[in-house]
Amino acid sequence: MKIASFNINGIKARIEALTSWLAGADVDVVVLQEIKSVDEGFPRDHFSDLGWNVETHGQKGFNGVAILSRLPLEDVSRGLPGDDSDEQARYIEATVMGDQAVRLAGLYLPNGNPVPGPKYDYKLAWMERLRKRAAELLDLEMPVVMLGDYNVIPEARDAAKPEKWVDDALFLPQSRAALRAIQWQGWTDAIRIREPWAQRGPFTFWDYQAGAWNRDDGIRIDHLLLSPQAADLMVETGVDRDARAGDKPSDHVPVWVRLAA
DNA sequence: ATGGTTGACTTTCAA
Repeated sequence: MKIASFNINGIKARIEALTSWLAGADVDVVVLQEIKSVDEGFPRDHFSDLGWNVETHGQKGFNGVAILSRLPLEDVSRGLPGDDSDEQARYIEATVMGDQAVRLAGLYLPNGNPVPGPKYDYKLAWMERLRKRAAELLDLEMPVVMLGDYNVIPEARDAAKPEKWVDDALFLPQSRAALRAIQWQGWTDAIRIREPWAQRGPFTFWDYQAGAWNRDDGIRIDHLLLSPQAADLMVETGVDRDARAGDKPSDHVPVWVRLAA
């Protein structure tokens, strides 16, 4: 089972680039972030006609997550538990029915800028809710993949120019500590362990501004965290960097893992 | 220090 995450930065603007990537990526299931669409505005028929099961959790204008799957999805749940007053659409879970059942949590973690301020407070509160949900997912003792746009640069080597990010919500010590607190529950960072000795990168996001892509001025903020039962099934992982060079690209590229499931 | 770009949606915010 090949599982991917892709922040598409607007489904309406990205329908062609996403469709083209899906045609060549050989993925069984992909979680999407920043669909920037309400559920009714998502081009569901376009993807279901191509053989995808479609589950969305959208909102008007911003945020929004979705799952496209060639395999059946069961027990879909929308929204991150822990705050009934939170109306931002950033989290969706489902169980993918492959040779083995795999629980997926697709997430779009708050950006948190500017710092300080209510947006950063919201980011840290959201991460604490995610930590609690992640512990529950580990208690399932089944293959779980928690993946998406985490909006956190884990380490200095995950940025081309870490000095640019020292005051940014994506790289502040509190943000990185909150991510580590989740990882240390027992999650495996699939992209990092592919080349644990890497001095720099791989990157998953390049800003549209200031020629960041052409200068390879990127950061790694899209992550796949695997429960121990999922990590035991991992056979391959990667970053589809070429997607950033296509026509009308998103500012993020897909990240993926293949499980023997 | 500033600026640079894109998307959704109206004119400005979010990233």
